[in-house]
Amino acid sequence: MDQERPLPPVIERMWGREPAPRRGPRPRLDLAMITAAAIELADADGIGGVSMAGVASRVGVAATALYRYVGSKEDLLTAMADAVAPLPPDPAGLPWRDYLATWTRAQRDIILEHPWVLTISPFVPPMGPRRLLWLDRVLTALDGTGLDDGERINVASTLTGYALTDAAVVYGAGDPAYEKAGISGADEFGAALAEVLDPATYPALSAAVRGGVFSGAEGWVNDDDFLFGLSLLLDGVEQLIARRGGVS
Amino acid sequence: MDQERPLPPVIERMWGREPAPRRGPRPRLDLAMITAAAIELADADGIGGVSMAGVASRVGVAATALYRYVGSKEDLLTAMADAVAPLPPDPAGLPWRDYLATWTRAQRDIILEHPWVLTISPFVPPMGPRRLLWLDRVLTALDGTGLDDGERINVASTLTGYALTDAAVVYGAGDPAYEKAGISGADEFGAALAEVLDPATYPALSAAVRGGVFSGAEGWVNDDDFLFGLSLLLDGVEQLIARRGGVS
DNA sequence: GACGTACTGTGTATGGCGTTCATAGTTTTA
DNA sequence: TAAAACTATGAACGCCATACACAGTACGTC
Repeated sequence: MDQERPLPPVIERMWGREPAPRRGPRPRLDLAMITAAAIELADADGIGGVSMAGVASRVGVAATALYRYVGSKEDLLTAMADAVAPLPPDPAGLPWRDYLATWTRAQRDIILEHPWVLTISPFVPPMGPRRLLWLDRVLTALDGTGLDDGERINVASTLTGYALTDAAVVYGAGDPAYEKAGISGADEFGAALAEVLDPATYPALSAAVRGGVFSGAEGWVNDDDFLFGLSLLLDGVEQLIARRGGVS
Repeated sequence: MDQERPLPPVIERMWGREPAPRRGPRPRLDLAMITAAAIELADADGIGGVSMAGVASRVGVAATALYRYVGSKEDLLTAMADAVAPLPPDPAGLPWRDYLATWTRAQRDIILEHPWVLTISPFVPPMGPRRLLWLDRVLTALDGTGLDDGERINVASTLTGYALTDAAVVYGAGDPAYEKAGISGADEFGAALAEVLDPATYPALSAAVRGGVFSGAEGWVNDDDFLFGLSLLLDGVEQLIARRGGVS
C-alpha cells in the first residue's frame, strides 16, 4: 500500500511481467518453459532428478544460462510448486460444503500426482498466480456464509493443510527409506511396529497394533480415511457458519 | 507378525538396540550424541548448516566416522526429527478435548522452536520412539470416547497435520525468500499481493486484501488463528464422539 | 601372555552439485 | 556503420556426500 517495494524478479516473471528487453538477442527461453522442463524431470525421477544442469540440457541451453531467469535453484523450485497446480474447480452454483470437499480433494490429488511438491516447503504463503487462484475460488465459495475474510482464509489454509497431510500419508508408501526396509504398506508397517514396541511404555499403541489397526489395508490408506478427516473439518466449519447465522 | 524382517540399522539404533560389539575398540559415539550435535547445528544455522563434516567435527571425529552409525545423511535427518521431540504431555486426568488441545499446541511449539523439522519430510509415518510415544498418549486420551482405534489414529494424524500447517504459516516469516524480498510479516505480504493481483481474475481475494485481511497483524499470525482452526477440528471430533455415544 | 580377529576411526579420493565471472556473440538504437 | 544492451557460454571454484583401503585397538582364544 505504501511503498512500491520491488518484488523479487522470479515472482515478477511468474506473473508474466518479463522485463521486456529492448536490445540484444531475443531470449531463447521463458520461465514457463524452464519450470515445465523441471516438472517433467521431477515427475520422472523425483526431486533428486532436478539439477540445474539437467533442466538446462532439457531445454537446450548451458546450465548457467538458467540464471538469467531464476536467481537460484530455490527460485526455480518455488516456481515449480506454483506452476504444477492446474486451474481450480469452478465454484459456480455449488453449495459451499460440496465445493470445499472437491477443492480439498483436488489439492490432495495434485500432490499424489506430483509427490515431490511435499519436499519444497509446501507451507510458505503462496505468491504465485496459480495457488492464489485456488485461494480466490474458495473464498468465493464461502460467500454468503457469514464468515468474514479472516475466517475464510483460516478455513482455506486448514483445508490445505489437511490435503497435504493426507496426501503425505499416502505418499509415505513411496518413501525410499521405507521401501528399502521392505515396508511398502500399512501391513508391514504394523508388523515393524509390533517388533519394536514395548507394551509397558506404549500401552495404547501396542494394543491398537495387536488389535490390527494396520492390518488388512491394501496400501497405506483408503479413501474412507480421507473422507473421514475431511468431514470432521467440514462439520466444524458448518458449526461455525451456523453460529454466524449464515446459510448452510 | 509373520517374518522377522530385519529393520534398518538406524531404526534399531534409535530404539537403543546398538549391536553390542564384543571385540575391537569401544565406539566413541552413539547415535544420540550425533543427533544431538546435528540438532544443535540445525537450531543455530538452519538445515543448511547441517553437513556430515560439520556434525562430525562437532563430536570430534572425522566426517566418515559417522557412517558407522548412520547409513546416510537421510538416516541422520530421520533420527533428528524423532529425537527433537520432547516427552509428550501427560494425559492423566484430563478430559479428551483439553488433552488434544494441549497436545496439538505442544506439537506446534516443537516446530516453532525447530523450524527445520518442516524440511525433513515431516509426514512420513513415524517409526521413532519419541513420535510413537506422542501417538500413544493421544490414543490413551481418547479412551472411553467410543472411537475405535482407526478413528483415533485418524484424529491424531489430522491434528498433527494441523499443527504442522499452522507452525509453517508462522514460520513463513522466516523463509529466506520472503526475507530477501522485504516481506517479514502479513502486512508486507498483503501489500505485495495488492501489487500483483488483478481484481478481474482474483475478485474475492483482492477484495479481501483491499479490505485489510492482512493488515494490522504484528507478525504473520496470532494465537487466535491457531485456536480458531483447532476448535474447528475439535468440534468435528466432538460431533463424531456424540454420534458414537461416548462421553464428552 | 601372545596371537588372530573383529571392530572403530582416519585419510585420501571421487564425482556431482550450485554458482560466479569474464568473455564471446547477437540484436537493436543512434 | 558504430556503439550499446543484452544473451548464452565455458571454465573454474568450493562445497558436499560418500567409497575404499588402511591403521590402530581391544577382546577372545590358545
